[in-house]
Amino acid sequence: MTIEKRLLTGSTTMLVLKLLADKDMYGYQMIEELSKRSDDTFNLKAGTLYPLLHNLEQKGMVSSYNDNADSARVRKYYSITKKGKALLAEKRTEWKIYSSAVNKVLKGGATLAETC
Amino acid sequence: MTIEKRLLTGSTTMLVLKLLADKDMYGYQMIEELSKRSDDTFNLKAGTLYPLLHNLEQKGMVSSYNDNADSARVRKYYSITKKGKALLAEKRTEWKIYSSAVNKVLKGGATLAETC
DNA sequence: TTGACATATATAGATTATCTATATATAATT
DNA sequence: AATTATATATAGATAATCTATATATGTCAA
Repeated sequence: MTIEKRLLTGSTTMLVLKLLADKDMYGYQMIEELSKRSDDTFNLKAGTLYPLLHNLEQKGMVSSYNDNADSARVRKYYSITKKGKALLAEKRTEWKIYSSAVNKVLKGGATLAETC
Repeated sequence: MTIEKRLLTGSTTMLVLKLLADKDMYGYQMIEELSKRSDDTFNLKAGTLYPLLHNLEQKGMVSSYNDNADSARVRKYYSITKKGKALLAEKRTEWKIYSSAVNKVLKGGATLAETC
């Protein structure tokens, strides 16, 4: 089953920040890591990620540096900042509130027996 | 805390269909009911709902009828169709997959102790 | 009874997060 | 040498939401 793309809107920033909270990564790596960690549910596109990273860097949520220690090729690594960590914490709270509200609506109503 | 609006994208259809799966409702009522059931987390705007309802009706997911039994005023009630119920079931599955994938990403990573 | 406010539906246009498509370049593989 | 995978980047399209606006009716208080 293919997950409707629009369902992801708004949570991509949170997921990307979370990846960087675990360790520094380069863009391409984030795409693969996100796919792997979500059992292939999320397939973030390069055209989504790179502009997002540029935007986060511009806002001071992440910083970047070039490095070729892990490869013959120079890659652009991103690192989460203190400000970025604070944003991540905020987004996590939002997600918790949002998802529990959705579950509450889905669970509620007249025909409770049917829906559970 | 205000939930980032974008986070809702893609789940509004599911939530509206779920409301109608419980009982027939008119538009304004759905806005209030959704707000109530979600502890005021969701504040669906009329400008979002009415075009969405028209679209769902045009696709045969809901049907509508005018009625003034509950009020001095004639209201436009919506009813979910068989096709709409099938769509709702699909959206619920999508939501389950999506939300558990998000939670998996949020939980995973190197610094597990910190994030839990 | 008049004015204000809540109820109720509707549409146009703006916003924005995502996508697709395209471009460029390097490393690895065949 | 050619092809494929890796890696980053940007422009333009798409679509779900919002805001703003319009219109009309019912209710309640002054």
